Amino acid sequence: MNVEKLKSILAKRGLKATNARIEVLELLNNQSYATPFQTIQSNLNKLDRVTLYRTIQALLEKGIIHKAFTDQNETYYALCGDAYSSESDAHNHVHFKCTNCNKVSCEDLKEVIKIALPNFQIHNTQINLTGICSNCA
Amino acid sequence: MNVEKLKSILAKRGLKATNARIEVLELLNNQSYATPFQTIQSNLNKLDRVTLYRTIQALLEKGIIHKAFTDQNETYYALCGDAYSSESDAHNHVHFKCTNCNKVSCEDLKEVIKIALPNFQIHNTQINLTGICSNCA
DNA sequence: TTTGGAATGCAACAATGTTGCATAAAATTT
DNA sequence: AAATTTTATGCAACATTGTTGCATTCCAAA
Repeated sequence: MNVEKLKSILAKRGLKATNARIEVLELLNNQSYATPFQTIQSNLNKLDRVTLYRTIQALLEKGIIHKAFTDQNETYYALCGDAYSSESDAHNHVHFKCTNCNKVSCEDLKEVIKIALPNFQIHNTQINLTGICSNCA
Repeated sequence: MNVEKLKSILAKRGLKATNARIEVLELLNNQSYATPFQTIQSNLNKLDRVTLYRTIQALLEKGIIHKAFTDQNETYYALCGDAYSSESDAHNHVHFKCTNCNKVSCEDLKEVIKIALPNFQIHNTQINLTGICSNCA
C-alpha cells in the first residue's frame, strides 16, 4: 500500500492527510503483526507523544485502525482489514498473542462464531486468545 | 459467602488471610458486577494503593479473581466462579460491558464456543462483548 | 509465646495518558 | 496564487496508573 492509497483512505474518512497520520499508517502497514504503542513511539520518535496519542485516537474513531489487544498496560494496534469492517453480530476475527514470541496477530476463523445472549444487544465482539502461535509450536 | 469461607479459599491457595485480601474479596463478593480498580480503591481507601496492587496481583496469580475487562485504562475485576475454572479450550464464559449503564458482568453461555485455529495452541480465551444489557434494553 | 517468612505502608520513581494554548500546516475560498 | 479558515502539532504542565526498595508489622506455625 503506497502513500497515495493511504491518503485516499484518510480522505474517505474525512481526515486530513498529515505527516503524523501517514507515518503511523505506513508503520502499521509494514508490520505483519499488531504493533504496541511503545514500538510506534520509538519508531516515530520525532513525533511528540501527545501527537501520537491524538493521531491514534483519530484513526481509531474513524475505524481505520483498531486495538488488537490490551495486555497489562500495553495496547497493540493494527490496521483494519476487510474482515474487520463487517458490523454483524457474527464474528470471525480474533486476536492471538503468543506467549513465546510475544507477537500479536489478527487471525480469521473459517467458521463464523455466533454468540447468543438472550435479551442482550451485542454491538461489538472481541475475542482475545493467548497461547503458542503456529511459528513457535 | 462469609469471612471464614473466604479465609479457607485463601488457605487452599497458599495465601495468608490478611486484612487486605479479605477486604478485597468481600468487596468483590458483594458486587453483582465486575468491579473497576478505581471502585476498589475508593471503597477501601484505608489501604495503601501499593498494597492494593499487590493484593490484586496475588489473587490473580492464584486464580481467585480474574480480569473481567480492560477498557481504556480501567480494569474490571471479578471473583472466579465455577465456570471459570475449567481449563479446556472449550469456553462458555464471556464478559459483557453495557454502554448504557457501564456495568461489566460475567455471563455464561448455554452453547459452548469452540474456536479452531489450525497449528495454534490456545491456552486462554477471552471474549469481551459490548452493547446493551438485558436491564437497559 | 516466640519466631521466621511474608505482607504492609511509605517514599520515591517511572510510565502512561490528558488538557490548554500558541504555532504551524492543510484545505478552502477569494 | 494569496488569503483565510479550519484543523493538527508541539510544548509545558498536570493527572493517573503502575512499580521498586526498604523498614516495620502482621500472620501462622512451631
